[in-house]
Amino acid sequence: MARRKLNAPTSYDVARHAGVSQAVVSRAFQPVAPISAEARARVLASSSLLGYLPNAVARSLITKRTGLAGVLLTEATLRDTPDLLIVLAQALLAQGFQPLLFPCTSEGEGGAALDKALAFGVDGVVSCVSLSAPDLAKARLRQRPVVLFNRHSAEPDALQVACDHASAAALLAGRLYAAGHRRFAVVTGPADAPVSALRVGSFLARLAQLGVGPIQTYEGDYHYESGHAAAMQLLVTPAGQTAAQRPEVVFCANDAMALGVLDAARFALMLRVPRDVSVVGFDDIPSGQRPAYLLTTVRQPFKEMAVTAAQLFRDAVDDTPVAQPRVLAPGTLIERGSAQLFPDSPSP
Amino acid sequence: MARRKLNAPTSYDVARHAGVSQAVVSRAFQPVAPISAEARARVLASSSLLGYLPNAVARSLITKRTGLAGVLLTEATLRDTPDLLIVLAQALLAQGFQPLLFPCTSEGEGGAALDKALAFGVDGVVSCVSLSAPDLAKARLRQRPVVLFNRHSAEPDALQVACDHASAAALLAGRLYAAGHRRFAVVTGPADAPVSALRVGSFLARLAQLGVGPIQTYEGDYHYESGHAAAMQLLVTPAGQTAAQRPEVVFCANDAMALGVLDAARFALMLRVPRDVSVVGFDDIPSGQRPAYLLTTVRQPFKEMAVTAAQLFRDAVDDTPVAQPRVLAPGTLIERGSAQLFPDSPSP
DNA sequence: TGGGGGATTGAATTCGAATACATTCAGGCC
DNA sequence: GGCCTGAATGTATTCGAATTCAATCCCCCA
Repeated sequence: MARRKLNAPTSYDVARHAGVSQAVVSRAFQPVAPISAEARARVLASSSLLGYLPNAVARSLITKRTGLAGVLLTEATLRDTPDLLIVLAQALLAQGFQPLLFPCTSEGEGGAALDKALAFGVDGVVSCVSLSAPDLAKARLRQRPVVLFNRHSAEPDALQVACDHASAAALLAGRLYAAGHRRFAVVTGPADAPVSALRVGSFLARLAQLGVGPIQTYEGDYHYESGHAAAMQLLVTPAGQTAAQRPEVVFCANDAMALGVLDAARFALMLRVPRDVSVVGFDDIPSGQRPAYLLTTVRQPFKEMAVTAAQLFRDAVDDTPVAQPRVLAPGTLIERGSAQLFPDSPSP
Repeated sequence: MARRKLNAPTSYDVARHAGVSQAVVSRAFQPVAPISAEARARVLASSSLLGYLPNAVARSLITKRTGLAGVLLTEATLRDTPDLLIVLAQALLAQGFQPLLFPCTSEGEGGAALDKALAFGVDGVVSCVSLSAPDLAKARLRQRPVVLFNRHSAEPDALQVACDHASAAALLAGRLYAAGHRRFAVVTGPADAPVSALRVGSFLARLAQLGVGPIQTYEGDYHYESGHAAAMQLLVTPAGQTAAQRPEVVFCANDAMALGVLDAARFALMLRVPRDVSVVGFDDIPSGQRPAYLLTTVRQPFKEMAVTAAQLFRDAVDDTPVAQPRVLAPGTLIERGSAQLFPDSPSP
């Protein structure tokens, strides 16, 4: 590797200019250190004059801290819920960590991304993708805490912050059933997406509990287009079949797909929503809130979850014992216009 | 700062285990280095056995490379065009750089973010926020290249990749005029947003050239809500005023606001789009493409721009001379349903 | 069989800041 | 005035991998 020379001034340059030792320069940049106010002022003056910035790399070598937080997330998460990254980044910054992004194409890349993050010397990782027990062990070996965000691990002391997808999905199923719906369809996320499994699994379990028969399922990929495709398959009324066979409710594992279902139902299949079919999503993304959609959905409290995750992260990095290593945030059912949650006419 | 001890194995541990010197361990991890295949194999075996990963911090101290690319962007950009971050991150990764995120609340925080990035030892910066000449000088002093993304600098050798906002906006203005429109309104971005200034400035300049009189302007903040608010002010028809005074066209500095205008026009003001009013945006975000909106807009070729920016970045970091330090990518007018670009009836 | 030369190897040094430890200094007190 | 105390400073070392340079080693050919 070719050695590059840089003209960035070092602490020795500043020391010479300010007429002190290198140690004093170092101390001038720490909030609390044995140094006189006068010396600190001289050092800081020389520093800004020379354009000196402490070299974080050299500092990290000795302090064993980089101030970096590895953030692992799938591109689907990034695309569909950009707000999550925003609030997570803000929360980490507020705790003094710079987010280093490791985008993953699929859920299975978590291990590789974790390795990369560890090699970069991150102080810890916030993972919005699944990690295996061996992965977590690897991080533990290096004493790098991992906070799982909307992901689960069986490790007893794993740090995790998640939305209570299961309860919210079960509640939703109950509310839809209570409104008189009996014919359900479900659009899942990718097979390897744990969050989709939780939401859909709990939704179906509750319906089974209520005695609702076999339910059509379509495996989507979390994206709008797959929701659209799902609707075109689930909601068409083939010749010789009556509308009475059509699902009354389509539950989608996330909002992006629910919007696809909505558009397909309205603009391609000419169905009235929620009169002909109810559509429900999960996440509460901004587009669903707008008058063009008014999607009924379950809101994940991303902001609170992110703040909690960042606090857990900081405590773990600081070796502060954490009171509650696992936090479950409740999802909130948001009733807009895309679903009949109460019967408005007796079922046919 | 308390010193933390870590049990991560070092190159010396591996060297001892493999029965070689530390130098050989180091060489085993470089793609091309004077080392026998046999020695490399032994080192790699010992490494994986001990769970050794080269310490990137120590490596960076001597190589002067961190493999980090600072990415500066505003939260508005992140929220409204998350795809940009995705393609930019992918492009940087493809060039071997890990994106380190510096979210900025406002356009004015660019300088501070750059300082932070430099202190972290990034190999360079891709900035989607404005940077002043002194900021750029600071980066140059440290030999850290800066690629401006959709931002401009007068520095003759500045690296920049941008969409040709001005040409596209002028073209759009011409097409709208040719369609017979004479009453225009504009929703701008925040006053300090250079991209908004380019788009709006060029749009208005072209209209002025065509002799179109004074044009109503509303200063938005790039967000959906401000587009909605803008429409409520620009498009209401107060008592005693006829619809003939209402703008025929609302041009928005970005798509997010255009969607707000669309929703307000349709659902709050009960206007038909594009019959009563044409709405045009800029960016081509995914929601605008959907049947619920079908927004006429100008597409920025983010993917190509990101790839170009990442190549410029890599070349600059490697000190490879770049053929074309300034790249202007053309914007494409995408005609969907939200604007009348051709007269469908003689103007009243 | 004795070199010559390319391929490997290892010892020592380097990067830049933080810190343990030794030293100096000023002030207060007896 | 001498001594003690605490603050401030300086010196020397440390972190871990990359690299320089001198020292081997091995193979091949004369």
